[in-house]
Formats: sequence, structure tokens, C-alpha cells
Amino acid sequence: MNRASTHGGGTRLPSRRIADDLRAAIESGELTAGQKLPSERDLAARYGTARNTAREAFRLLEAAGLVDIEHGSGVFVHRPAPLIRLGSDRYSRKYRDSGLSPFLLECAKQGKAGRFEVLGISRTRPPEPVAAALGIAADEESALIRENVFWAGNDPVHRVTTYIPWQVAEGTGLLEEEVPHPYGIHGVLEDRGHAMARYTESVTARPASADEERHLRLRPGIWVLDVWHTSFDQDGTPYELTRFVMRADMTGLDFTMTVS
Amino acid sequence: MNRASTHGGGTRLPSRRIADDLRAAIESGELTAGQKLPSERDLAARYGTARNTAREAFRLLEAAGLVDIEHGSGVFVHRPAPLIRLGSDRYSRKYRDSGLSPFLLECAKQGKAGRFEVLGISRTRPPEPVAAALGIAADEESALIRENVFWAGNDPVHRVTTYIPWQVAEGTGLLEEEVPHPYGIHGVLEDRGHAMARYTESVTARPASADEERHLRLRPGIWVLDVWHTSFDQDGTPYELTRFVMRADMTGLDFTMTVS
DNA sequence: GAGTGGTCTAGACCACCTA
DNA sequence: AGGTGGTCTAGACCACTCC
Repeated sequence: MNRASTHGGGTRLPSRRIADDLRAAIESGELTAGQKLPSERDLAARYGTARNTAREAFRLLEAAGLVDIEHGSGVFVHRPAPLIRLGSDRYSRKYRDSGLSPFLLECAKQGKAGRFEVLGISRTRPPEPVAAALGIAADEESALIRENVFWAGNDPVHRVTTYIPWQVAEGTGLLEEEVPHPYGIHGVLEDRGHAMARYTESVTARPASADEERHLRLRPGIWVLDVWHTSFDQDGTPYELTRFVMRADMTGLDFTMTVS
Repeated sequence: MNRASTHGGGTRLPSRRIADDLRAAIESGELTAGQKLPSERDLAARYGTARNTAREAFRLLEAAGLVDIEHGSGVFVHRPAPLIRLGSDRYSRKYRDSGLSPFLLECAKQGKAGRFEVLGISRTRPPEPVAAALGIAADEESALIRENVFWAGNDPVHRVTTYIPWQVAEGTGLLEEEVPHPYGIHGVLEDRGHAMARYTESVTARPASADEERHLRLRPGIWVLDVWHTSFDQDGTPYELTRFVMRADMTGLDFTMTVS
């Protein structure tokens, strides 16, 4: 751990110098994933600064995703979590025979137990953009809402909210926790006359909300992918909208497109 | 010195309390986008804390994306930037007639001047995953690399790196800054016998690297979308790979998929 | 209990923006 | 010049983890 500055214009701030030295050690491989870094008190003594200055260095590295800070244990070189990868073919019928949803297949690939937690199911008044996308009324209880959390092992990774026009959902049993169909929700909707012919997905990323930090057990500063999925049936009618809020450090999306 | 015990679950930490009060004011609409918040010194006096404690509250809100901190000016309720939206149809031939690329069209929609800055063009040894995806050698200079930054008005928003097998690029003029074709790189590649029939895009999000923070002028803590795009021609051969690193707070992706 | 990070204090001076 | 955030000091005590 050398304090010498290497380039002309280098940073003069002590916190940056500590951070830069550690960053260099990490990027060069001198410190490897999962390895423990010196303590704040160590670094402060070594660089002749106050403890808060060493602490600030760690904060910078954490924001850059280079280290994981663990209260009571220490600071460690960041160990990337394996990504749950969702493919654009995940609604294809070929998955039906496997008996597993694409999410569960991904979990299984990683040796994790996947599960779907049900937060709530009810008839509700849909938010304005949902109503607009589904062509239903925003000022009455025109939708069924199902709220879930998807778990990969011990980590809650996706916060999922599905809206279905009440007119479509009524009488299908979708108000029950147990979906009455071997192929899940989309099986029920298909029996109801809506087969998925096309879907759109709009992807954005943003910091997690306070609510999402709680549900997904995120430390502040972790971002989420916010995916709005809309399904259209054989007639071009939108009949289902699902919002996936997924921790961005544990999720990847894969699309395959045919060019006209 | 006492931040005593836990009552019904409310936060007792002064920094959280300040942050929660401000958060509530923002979420209730009492403070509106762009509006200035009290200064750190103000808040410290008002809550009877040290200035650093008020400062910590601002840090929490900034990490949550609720405020923008501006050195020398103050702290303001976050004003979301309009998103550059990239559609999955952006490689469709229909855009050729407009004379504008989808990126420039998006900029125009927002009244911004879009432009492409060229950082460098050369023959290079491709990184291992790029070589694997394109089926070329990783241990020789088997690829052309073009590095760009896309600007929307005064903001650099995308850091774009394109790799083309040298065997494909050789003699096409793609080593020149000015692409010798009215339809751009893909026009050149098409003349060379590679028409885009299919592409894959793999999307992840992560904190920006130090290099990306510099090129995209990001403050620490902003994440990027990292999109690996691979084009396949009429024979199913991959002939171009482009990596888009885009500031996640200014970029959205839209996909439309047909279900088999 | 020893060691780690988490929060806080009460100052100080610096860097930046606006007027 | 005055106000704002940015960095830093030299302490203190709290909360968590691991031995």
C-alpha cells in the first residue's frame, strides 16, 4: 500500500488517495474478491488521517461497487452475485413441458431454491398508466392485482406486480393464492381466450424506493431494474400487465430479436 | 449523547429523522421538483445537531435519487431527466428514409442537439468475451474497434464501443472517422455481404467505472446500463458486436417481442 | 471481550456559485 | 462578499460479529 502519487494532476485529497490506492490494489488483483481490507482504524493510522477520512474512502469504493462493507465484520473486496438471467423466450410454450418456470430454472441452475411469496391478491383501482395500457377505467376497481416477491435462495430478488382487467379475471379463480392451472396465470388466461401473441417490455433503472429497499432487503444505493411487461393476445388486445422491480445487481435480461 | 431505545419501530437516529422528514415533504408534494431545500447549516440548527448530521441526511436522500446536491448552490428536489428511449426496432430499415438515426430522432424529440463524438478507431486485439462472441482470435489483432460517445445536448449519455472482425472490416474504409456510407456502419457492412437478420442484446446494470464516470461526467453512485449487442447476418454468422454503456438515469429500452 | 463498522459532535478551512 | 456544499480533525459512544 503505497502513498506515492503516480501521475501529474493526481488527487491531493487524503480520502481519494486512500481510495485510489485500494482501488488500484483491487483492480490489479493484489486484493482478490472476498478478501478483507484493512480496518478503518488501520488505514487512518497508516495514512496519518482521522478515521473518518479512511471511512470516506470506503464509502467511495462502495458506491463504485468495488467493496462490500459489513457492519461488525469488516470491508471486503466485492464478490459479484450470480445473475438471474431472464430470456425473451421465457413466455414461449416450450417451457411448459419442463414443469418449471424460467425463474425457477435459473435458480435451479445456480443451486438455489426459488420460491414465489404472495404479498396480496385483490380487486383494485389500477394506477393511471396501467389503466391506460390495458384500456380499462382508472376511476373504479377495474383490475385484479397480484403482488409477489420472488426469492432466489435466501435473497428476495424481484418485486412483481401483475394487473389483469377485472373483466378478464372475474370468475377464473385468479383471486386465489393457488393458481388453478398447471401452466400458471398464463394458462388460466389462455383458457379464458387470451393467448399471448406479442408482448412489449419497457426497461428503466433507478434507485430503489424505501418500500423496495425493505422488500428486497437492499442497502441504500442499490439500483433496481423496473420492467413494465404488457401482453397482447391474438387480437392485439392487451390483457395483462406485469411490473418487475428487480435488484439490478442480481438480474440480467436477454433479448433475441428478428430484424424485418 | 443518547439516541436511546426503540419505541414502536420509529427511527431514533437524528440523521434518519431529518431525512425522513424531508422525504415525507418531497413525497407529499410539499416540496416540488427543482425546489431548493434548507441548507445543511439551517437544518443542523433547526434539529439541534451537528452540521455533519444534516449532511448525512442529504447523502441518504441523494442515494435514493430524491435530491440533487449542487456544490456551491444548494440541495434541490430531484428533477428527473427525460429518458432517451431506444426501441427494439431501431435497426429496422424504415429508419433509413428519415436520414436520422434513432438516437438523433430521440434527441430531436426532446429539442436537444445529438452528436457522435469519436474517441478512437483502430485495429485491436479483442477482449476474450468479444472474441468468443464473434468467433475470432483473442490473441491477435483480429478486430476493428470504434469508440464513441453519444451526446444529447450538453450531456454525454452513451459510451459506445463497436467491434467488427478485421476480416469483415478490412478495406471498407471503416478505419476512417467518416463512415463512407449514407446508412452508416450497417450500410457498409451490408454492402460487404452482411445484412442484419437477427440480433441479441444482453442487458445488465452496475455502478459506473471510474473511466465511465469521467467520460459520462457522472457523480459517484450513478449506475449504468451495460448492453451487449450482437448482430447476426442472413447466414446466422455474428459479424458485429457493440457495447452500449448508458447512464441509467437517462436511458430507457423498449422491446417488442413476438411469441412463437 | 476484542475488533469492526455506524453515528455523532464541534469545531476548522477549502472550493464553488451567485450576486 | 456571502452563502453553499466538500473535506477534514480528534475525539466519543453505540451496534454488530466472532471468538
